[in-house]
Amino acid sequence: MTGMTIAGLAREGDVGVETIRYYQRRGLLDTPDRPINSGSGGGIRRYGPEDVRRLRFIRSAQGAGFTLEQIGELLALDATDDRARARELASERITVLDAKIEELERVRASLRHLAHECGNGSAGPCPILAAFDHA
Amino acid sequence: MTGMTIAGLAREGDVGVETIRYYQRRGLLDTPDRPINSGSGGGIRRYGPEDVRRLRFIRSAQGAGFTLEQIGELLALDATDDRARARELASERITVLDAKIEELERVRASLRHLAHECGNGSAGPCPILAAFDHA
DNA sequence: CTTGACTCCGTACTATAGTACGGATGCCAT
DNA sequence: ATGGCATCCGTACTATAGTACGGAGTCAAG
Repeated sequence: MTGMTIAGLAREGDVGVETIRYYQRRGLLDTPDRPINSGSGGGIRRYGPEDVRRLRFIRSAQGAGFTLEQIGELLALDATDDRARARELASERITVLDAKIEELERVRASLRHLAHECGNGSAGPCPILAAFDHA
Repeated sequence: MTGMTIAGLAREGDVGVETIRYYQRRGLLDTPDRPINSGSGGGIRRYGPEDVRRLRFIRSAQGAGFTLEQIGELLALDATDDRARARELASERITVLDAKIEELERVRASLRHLAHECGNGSAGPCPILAAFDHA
């Protein structure tokens, strides 16, 4: 009764059940033991808040552009005391994020320009390529 | 003599030759005719500044999170007069970009927090997961 | 007029991140 | 105790975006 099933966990993390299983195979989420039941074989695995937390972490980190491989390293690190490595990974990512954010902002400006140039009133084809010339 | 070869184009766009050929297959870059030469078969295709421009556009748009499929649509659009559709695509992307930029900024803040918490002086394991709890 | 680098082309392979399938089993409500 | 839905598990398939390979042809320099 304690904890949720894999479908519950999937719901909490807004992913599919198969994705959970995939993360387990990748070693990103652990696979709780199947409770011993009254027959042959095991029962149904149960998941708790810690699993939800890990899952959400994975999704956030993915949003930040970490690959699942890197996320695996971060999760492993969380269990150890290698703060130097943790800071290193974080700093690396911050640098990449700074560049990425800048890039996205530049592109956004280009798109705004495009959407404007391309307003109902103006004539000729929308200068789509031109809109990116300085992006 | 006019124009560069595929390797030159690749250099201009900072991609590999095979990537150019891949984009050609996808219909994102055109494949200039092979000049008729003095034997059987054709000569070597030549590329000009317009190709460079298109290629750079593709890379920028990719950076903005467009898929190659969407980029294909943008390029097709550039040749037509469907400004409504062009604006629509641009607006859609701007919305997505706004969200993405916000997300990246949130994650960056988390990482900064993490890097700080995880400074040389402090004790215990770095709270990597915790750092993302509000991301 | 040969050599060596580059091009052309089709086909096959890779990495990443899932998604789908299907049979066996488990669990809960009726 | 049984019907039906969910879980479990291995395996296979998909999409996206390339990357690699190998043989044949081309071209410029020596």
